[in-house]
Amino acid sequence: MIREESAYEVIGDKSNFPEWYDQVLSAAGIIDMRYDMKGMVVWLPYGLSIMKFLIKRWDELFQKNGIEETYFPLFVPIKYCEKNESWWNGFKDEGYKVIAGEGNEIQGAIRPTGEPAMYPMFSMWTRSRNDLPIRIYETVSSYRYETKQTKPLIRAREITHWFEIHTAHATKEEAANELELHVKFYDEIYEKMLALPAFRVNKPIWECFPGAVGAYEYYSYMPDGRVMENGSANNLGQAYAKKFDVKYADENGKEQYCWMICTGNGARFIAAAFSEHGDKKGLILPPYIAPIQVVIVPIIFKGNEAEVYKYAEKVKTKLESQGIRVHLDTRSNMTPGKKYFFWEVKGVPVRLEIGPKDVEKDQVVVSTRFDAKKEFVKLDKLDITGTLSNIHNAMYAKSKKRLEEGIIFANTNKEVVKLLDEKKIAKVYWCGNRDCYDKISKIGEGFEAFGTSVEKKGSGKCLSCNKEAHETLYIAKSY
RNA sequence: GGGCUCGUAGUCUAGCCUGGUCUAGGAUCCGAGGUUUGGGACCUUGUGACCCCGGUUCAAAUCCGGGCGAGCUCACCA
Repeated sequence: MIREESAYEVIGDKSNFPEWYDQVLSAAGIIDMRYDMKGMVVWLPYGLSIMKFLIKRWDELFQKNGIEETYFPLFVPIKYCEKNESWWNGFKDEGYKVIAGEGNEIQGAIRPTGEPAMYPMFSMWTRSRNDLPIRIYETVSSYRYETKQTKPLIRAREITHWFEIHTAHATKEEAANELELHVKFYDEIYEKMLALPAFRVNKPIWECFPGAVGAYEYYSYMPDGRVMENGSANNLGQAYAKKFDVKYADENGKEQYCWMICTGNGARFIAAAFSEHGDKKGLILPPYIAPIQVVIVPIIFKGNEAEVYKYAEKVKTKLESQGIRVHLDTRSNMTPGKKYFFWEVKGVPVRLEIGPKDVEKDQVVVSTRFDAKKEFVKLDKLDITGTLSNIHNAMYAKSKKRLEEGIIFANTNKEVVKLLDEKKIAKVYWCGNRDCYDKISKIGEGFEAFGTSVEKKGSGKCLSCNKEAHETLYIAKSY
């Protein structure tokens, strides 16, 4: 009894989210955050394999759609950075520099983001319309000297496992279509892999890169009621093409600037999935990114080891032949109960318990992490593929419901304050005017208007100026 | 950058206020041996810690100053 309480103490529940988050990441073996460099952590095998499942998925998605993987150097020439002067001026101090050689001279910057490395090359590659479109991506780490608080996988100095797609097109229309394709990528990753709702907003034009046409941003609704930016897709227009000289000769021999799109995100995907689905016992992994989808825990008694193991192996082989990722836990120095806890912290979706009684009856005990249900199933009736699919759907439905119930319409400032106090996201009418946007952001401390709904818009009165409004704006505290 | 809180084994912690049997206690983890296994088993045994520098004092884990580091929070930013 005492032990059980202390076990819950170890993880705690999500009401103290920052503490829960750190503890779960450690307890589940995702990362080791004791590495003595602020904003950088060690990825442990289990955590890395989850990340790699997601990366494999986006590799498939992008490549199936004709976007090719590339790799650009970690070091970026300073002169490349300076092509986008206003950005570099604001960013200089947050950029790591490479020094080497006798005089410790600055050799370049360490990639703070892909653009300054990639776009000068785009400029060399695009000569005529025949060279377009360029559609490439890379999955790399980027580096920023964050001065404020860092948080593993969420805000780091080493931003690991970050994909960025960059494309260049001859026409504005083609670029717009590309952007919509990227939206489909995000939707698929969120809904099919992470079992999370794809919560996308339009960014107002003044929050986009100067000269850009527009941008989408995805958000995650975290357990503490804040929202976290979690994936952007930017329609850069010709803004970057003009800075980096990315142009081509059209059919009349006339030079034209390219229309460009960039889209990127990284480990925040899984940070959001961990945070949303996890509970006081630890992680609950969405089945399709779980490195181990089924763990088999044999219940061994003295004298019957051989037959139980034999049966467990048989079950394992059967499931593996169906393409399911199975692990048989044969450790002899742990009791079954301890193994249950061990795999529950790690969030393995399904556990099969197999003991002598089950061998006798040709059945297994199927225990699901998501809803903590247990049932006996005859081996020939065992349908783990179906179970995993059901779990995924239930997890998705649950997280979607939480988001939908978390977004509430507000008609007054007072209501906005009340909603955010209750850890909700407020939705209000907004006239489209920047002053009103800024005023709405200042309704309360730490509040932020973070974009407008992409869904069909009604009409009402702007929360700030009371004029006719057709846009709805979201407000929350943000990361 | 501002405000608040805090640094004791791998991890969590007791002790600190009120300095002295603290030779720093417990839990867990880890190593060895035995025994066991249907929800964190048990027994024997072993290893392991006061963030750094200075000050006060007969005496500092404890009080004071500084440094370094961490967490939370606000303003910013993916």
